[in-house]
Amino acid sequence: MNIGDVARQSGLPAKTIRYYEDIDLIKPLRDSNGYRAFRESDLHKLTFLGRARSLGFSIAECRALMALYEDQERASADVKKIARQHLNRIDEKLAELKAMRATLSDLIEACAGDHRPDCPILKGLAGGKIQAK
Amino acid sequence: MNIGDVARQSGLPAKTIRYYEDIDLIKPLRDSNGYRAFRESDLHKLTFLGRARSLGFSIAECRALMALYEDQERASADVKKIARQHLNRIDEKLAELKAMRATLSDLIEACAGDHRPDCPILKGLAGGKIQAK
DNA sequence: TCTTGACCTTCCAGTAACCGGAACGCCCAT
DNA sequence: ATGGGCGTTCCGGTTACTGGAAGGTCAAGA
Repeated sequence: MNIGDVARQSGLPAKTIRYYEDIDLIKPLRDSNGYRAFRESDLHKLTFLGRARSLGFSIAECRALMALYEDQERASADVKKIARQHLNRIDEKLAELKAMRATLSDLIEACAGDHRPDCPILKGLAGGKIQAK
Repeated sequence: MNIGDVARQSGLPAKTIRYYEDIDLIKPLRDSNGYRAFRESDLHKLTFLGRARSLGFSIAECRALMALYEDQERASADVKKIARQHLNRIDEKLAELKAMRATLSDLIEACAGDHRPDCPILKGLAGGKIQAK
């Protein structure tokens, strides 16, 4: 398989696949013409990587997950630990975004949004308190 | 005021303040010794920037907000528009994170997390379905 | 056979928003 | 004068790619 084939099948851009080779996440063979020659196992790994990335795992975590994926002797506890840590970070990020959202939507609420220059959003950002409408 | 003073008062790292000058968000004066000389207005702008950034506005948006902040003739509608766009992006990000969280927590649920190699998390990432416990 | 177009290759640069550190200058107090 | 705590610039690194240039390869059609 050439890179275009695995790109289509894995859903990853060719650029990304080359990058993953660059950072040693995959090690495809090479044809005599210099083209990358992907095995089924490479495609499986790329699919795995794509899914892990889409769940927000970092490249470093993907590397660790891949190692466990390849290790038939792994303990599922090790995988679960990584996943739990990631879940915690997702929860933190969610809390942060919710707080942002709340503040921002209060500011927006309070702003008339018309031709006049008076603007509670700018006041809020400048340090003032949010005024009730 | 020197950079340390405004850093303390604005809550921004000195590095960040230098960076903001670099990208022309602020234009502090200079003392004869080469030190940056910050006016009150610079401090206000930095505070404004710090708050806007903490609400997740991008630098580009901050630049636009700053321009409106400085423009006494602005229409609050222009500010509100930027804020609403940002709110939409926050909502999209929230939806995405919630979806990630749901999938990931299902996988974690299904995983025994013990010494055995069998792992629904790895299976899920490899493309398999998530098994019920 | 030549050419066209779709592939593929490498390498370089840029993205966002900074952070860390080196190497150096300035200022004030002891 | 010397030490510590400021300040300065500049360079490189971070994350995970993406875009583009310049060029090689391959198969099909005229």
